[in-house]
Amino acid sequence: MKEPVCKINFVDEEKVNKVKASLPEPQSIMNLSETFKSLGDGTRLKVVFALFEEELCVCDLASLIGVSVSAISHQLRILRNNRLVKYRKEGKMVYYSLDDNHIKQIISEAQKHIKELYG
Amino acid sequence: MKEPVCKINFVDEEKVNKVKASLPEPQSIMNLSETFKSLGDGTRLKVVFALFEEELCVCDLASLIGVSVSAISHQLRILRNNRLVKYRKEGKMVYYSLDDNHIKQIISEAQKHIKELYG
DNA sequence: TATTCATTTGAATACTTGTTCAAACGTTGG
DNA sequence: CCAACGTTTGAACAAGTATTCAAATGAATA
Repeated sequence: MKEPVCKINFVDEEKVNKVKASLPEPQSIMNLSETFKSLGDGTRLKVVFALFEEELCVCDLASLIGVSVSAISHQLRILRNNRLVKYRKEGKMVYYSLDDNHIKQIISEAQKHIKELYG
Repeated sequence: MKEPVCKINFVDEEKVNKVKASLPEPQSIMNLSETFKSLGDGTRLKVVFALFEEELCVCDLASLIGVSVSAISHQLRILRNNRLVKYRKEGKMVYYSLDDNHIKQIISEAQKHIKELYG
């Protein structure tokens, strides 16, 4: 065997199995990680913060965040797919807003974490 | 001008500036997005869930998650850098545990979001 | 109907990221 | 000291991602 795999407590099989059994379903892990991935990008986070304030059209979002309309539109698709934002059409305009009230709390908890790290 | 930039409400300058001013500092956005990025990966999320249960050595983590020791070690470095986990050395063994009590709540909020989406 | 314009889309590009492999490190026990 | 072993590290590769550009879509209007 190439990797002796922890002889000291020789992969405490019982412990490992117990913890393994406690892990959420693969599907659940995937959904969660997708959600976090959505928030794990500066541009998308800015969109979310902007939408905390008010409903905004694609064009205004692009303008205030400082990237191209196309770039924002691509990112909005990701946020849409993960149901972090919803939209409303009004003529040619498309207005985006937050889809879910948990987002504020997810971010709020993350901010507490950050604050503890950097003061 | 190639992109007429929303003539309908011609980039409501006031609104855009107000919202722009409300955005967190770039540094703050970066810290937050790094935190979410850390959680935005299946392997790392599994590590975190495993450590919800108990302190574990690298080898046991690798075993129960089902990836190589090296892969886990690389991921642990990322979690360490973002202070999501801490470690304790005991001889050759290194035991990892959660560094921060907010993590549980961040994930808990995200789970509520997921639940609302997929029932 | 033709044009304008806000938005979306797809392909292309540069960049980032996760895993693997081999090698190194540091600690323990012979 | 030497060998064994848990862990870390660095380079290499494949896979994924953000942005850009050009083109397409669809609604308003002239």
